[in-house]
Amino acid sequence: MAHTPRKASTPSDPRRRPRQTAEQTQAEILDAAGRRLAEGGPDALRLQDIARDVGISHPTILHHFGSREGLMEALEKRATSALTEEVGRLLLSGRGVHDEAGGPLLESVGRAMNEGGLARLVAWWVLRDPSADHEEAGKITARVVELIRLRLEEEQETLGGSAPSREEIAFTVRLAVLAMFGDALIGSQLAQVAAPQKDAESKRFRAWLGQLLAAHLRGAVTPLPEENTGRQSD
Amino acid sequence: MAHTPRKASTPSDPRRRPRQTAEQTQAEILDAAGRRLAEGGPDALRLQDIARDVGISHPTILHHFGSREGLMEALEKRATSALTEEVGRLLLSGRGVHDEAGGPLLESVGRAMNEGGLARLVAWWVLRDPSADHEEAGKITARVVELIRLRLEEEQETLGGSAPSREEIAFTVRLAVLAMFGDALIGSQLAQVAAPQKDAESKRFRAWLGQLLAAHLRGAVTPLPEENTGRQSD
DNA sequence: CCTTGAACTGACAATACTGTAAGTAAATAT
DNA sequence: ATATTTACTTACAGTATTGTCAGTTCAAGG
Repeated sequence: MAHTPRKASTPSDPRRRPRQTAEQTQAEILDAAGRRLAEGGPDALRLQDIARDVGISHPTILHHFGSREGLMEALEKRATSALTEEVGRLLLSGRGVHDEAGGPLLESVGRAMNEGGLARLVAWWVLRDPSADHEEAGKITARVVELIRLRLEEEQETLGGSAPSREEIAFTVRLAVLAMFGDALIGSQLAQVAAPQKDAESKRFRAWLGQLLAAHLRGAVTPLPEENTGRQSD
Repeated sequence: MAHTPRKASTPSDPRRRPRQTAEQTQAEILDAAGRRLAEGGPDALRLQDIARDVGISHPTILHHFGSREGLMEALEKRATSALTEEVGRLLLSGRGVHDEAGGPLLESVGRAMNEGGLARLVAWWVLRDPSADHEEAGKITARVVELIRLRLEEEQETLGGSAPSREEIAFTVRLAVLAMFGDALIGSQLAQVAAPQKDAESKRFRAWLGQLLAAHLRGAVTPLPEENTGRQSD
């Protein structure tokens, strides 16, 4: 129980980090944590390592985020809100949703998943706690679905043709997200080409996917039969 | 420094586990480890917990697998070879590849990913060591691609029409695998329905995907332009 | 029967990690 | 100018986890 109070360790230490604003330090911590997570996986997310990267002592992290868990939550929040913003921007910034293979949007999500390390972050999060609800993801996709639906209806008025059902669009968007997510995690394991070409291969795959999805939404909609998918008891 | 040898702890303890064959015990350990991994994520993979599940002491696990790492490798090996076998069986067992929405194959992979916990295992493995090569995955997909190609050529001879290129098939298979993988991990987060219906939703999604892919392979092939995908310098 | 090997165990070593306590110095408010 | 808040530090507590050790029981082979 003891804990003899000791003399102050270093009364005026020049090695002490020049005091920063809380925001600044927190951003640096999150950056370092994100890098560690992207490179080394969940096991590499040690407070002491992150602290060393930033050049602070590890209790400083606890000071800012309360606990390791708090740090992880902050990490997730920052990553998802960054993606949300980007997707929102792309959707509002005009076209690019369904023409030209849905290119920009797909590319942007793909980049966030890959280079941004979002896929690894989300995967890690889901692994840690399977029952946790990531409502942000649902919200984003719902928004994308709705916006695509509106656009397709516009297009339909101009060009004629029948707009796909909302379920059709939802499934298509879901497929796109799953593909980008999966590709970021294990795409390189599936590609049948040598290592130096893998980047190009990935890009080509994305382009192909974009075309496939766009073509599907625009025309070749094969409706699902209205089966009762098993027990719909309650 | 020491370690005074002490008297044998329990000279004839009735609680001692009746001796099993190594194979038996190892299988039990792997089962328990798999369950822990699927339910609680990587952090739940503690030697002591697994030991308690099985009803042994934790050094026994080390005795059988050498180290925690060894246990993980054994886990992965078992899971992937199980999937390899099942896919092989399905592919050879006759049709089911491209007719009826590629149903059985897609369902089987989906089940392995979901209930079998394969997706979580692979994800966790990839997160831990991003540079690790999972060559098994590449081999399986290559095999699937080749078999589908053969079948499509057969069908083409009978029905006419043009068979898709190998790249086309490879991308399609890749998409299917990525979708199943991603769906197992985050599908439930993306679905826009209430919790009790999520199972049905997932199944419907798989059916939809199967139809989409089959339709694509069979007819509506939109060829990618022969663009140089960026730097193809070397 | 006796020896050898292997399945299995309890106790312990070593280490590593998160979180707390107590204190210092710089900025901000009064 | 003084008081207060807060960014930041060192030292330490507490605990959990993997791995080692020496020993026991059981089975199989000579």
